[in-house]
Amino acid sequence: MTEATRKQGPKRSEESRAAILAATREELAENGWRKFSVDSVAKRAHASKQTIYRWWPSVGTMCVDSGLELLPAQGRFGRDPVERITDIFLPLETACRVGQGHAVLRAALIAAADDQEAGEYWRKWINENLRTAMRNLLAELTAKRIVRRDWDIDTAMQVMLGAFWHRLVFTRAPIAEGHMEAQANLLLSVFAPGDAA
Amino acid sequence: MTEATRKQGPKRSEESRAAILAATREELAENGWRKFSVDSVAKRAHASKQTIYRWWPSVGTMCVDSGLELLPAQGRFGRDPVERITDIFLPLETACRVGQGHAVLRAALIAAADDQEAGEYWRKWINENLRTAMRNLLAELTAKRIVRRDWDIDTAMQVMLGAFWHRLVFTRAPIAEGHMEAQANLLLSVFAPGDAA
DNA sequence: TTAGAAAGACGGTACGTTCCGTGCAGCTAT
DNA sequence: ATAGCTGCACGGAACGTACCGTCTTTCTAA
Repeated sequence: MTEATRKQGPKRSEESRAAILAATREELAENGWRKFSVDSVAKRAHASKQTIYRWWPSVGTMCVDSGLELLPAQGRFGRDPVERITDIFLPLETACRVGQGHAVLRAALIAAADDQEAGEYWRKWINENLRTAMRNLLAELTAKRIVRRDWDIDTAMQVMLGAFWHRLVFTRAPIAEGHMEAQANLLLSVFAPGDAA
Repeated sequence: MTEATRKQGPKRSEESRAAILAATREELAENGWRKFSVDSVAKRAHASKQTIYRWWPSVGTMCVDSGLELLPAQGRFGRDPVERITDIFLPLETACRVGQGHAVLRAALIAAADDQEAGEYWRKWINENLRTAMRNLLAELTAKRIVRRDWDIDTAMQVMLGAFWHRLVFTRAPIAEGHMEAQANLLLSVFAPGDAA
């Protein structure tokens, strides 16, 4: 009684949440990050701004959230090293080729780059979903003598993601099918054991 | 006589132009792209907004302009392939380690990524100052059998710039001294002739 | 040669519009 | 009773444009 019962009232509306994130994607695709308007999102989603500000700590975080929803749960489970590396990063590649995915993802990443809070949120997602998976995989491949002992996780992430940012964000070029696989091949050659260089 | 003479009036004030670009850099470093305020720039630079809108087609273009001013004219002229590649891209690396260069350049690039017009302006600069130099150099190195015949200029730019964006824009990590040299080495190994892969 | 007209860049102020983030009312579901 | 929801309204800030009066440059005509 003193401070126990804290479970009254309705629960968060999943409908409203989904509508807001969908409207956010539309707005991002049409207007980008700087001209992104919260008022416009609220109108599109038939939602109150109060609801938006209640559930997301910042506008940038909401944009990142809306972008992350585009990333499909990974399906394939390859067996050889190239396939397994590719599997980790493939959702990014795939999302860019569906509907407005390219523009939405680009704008969401711009938000993450421009806004402090959104950036931390985005990097946290990257760490939990891609970076640790990558580190575990590389450790395993080290034991199997497929990659050299002195690999660096930051270098690995740079190789796998740098070219992706370059195309998606800066040149706005389409992400070709097989892009991540090509980067995975490059990474394995960089980390190949017994390299002369 | 009929429609020739069109050269009256005072010339553009170099003082004002420089003050505006300096104020733009301050504003970018402090507030980033989305919270960038033209009013604030005008106040800082003791300039009229009219002057800003007269000389720059968009706010984003002005931001890119202010960032480009940070890039030093290249000094070194190396002789071996790695040094020569490095020379082309070194201004970017150097600018990131001077004063607010890291934050300013990051925000300017975000502007270029978010704004259509600013993006075209930025890519034009890249093409004229980095891409063509790189293409010429690679052609020369091909003739000397230092790189294989089937190199692709886009791949080369990806290797040289992708990791740079990754660090500067997305992880906000410092750009280590020797970064571009390391990428140049990587590129030459990727383009090495007679590679098994 | 020189006075003045024309053109145009400048700082500054003001305007209507849009957006931001917050607050409040009223409804509804738990 | 509690708490999430929509919808409306608010003050403040920023946008992009339009003027104003001033000053500098260049062309033209006395």
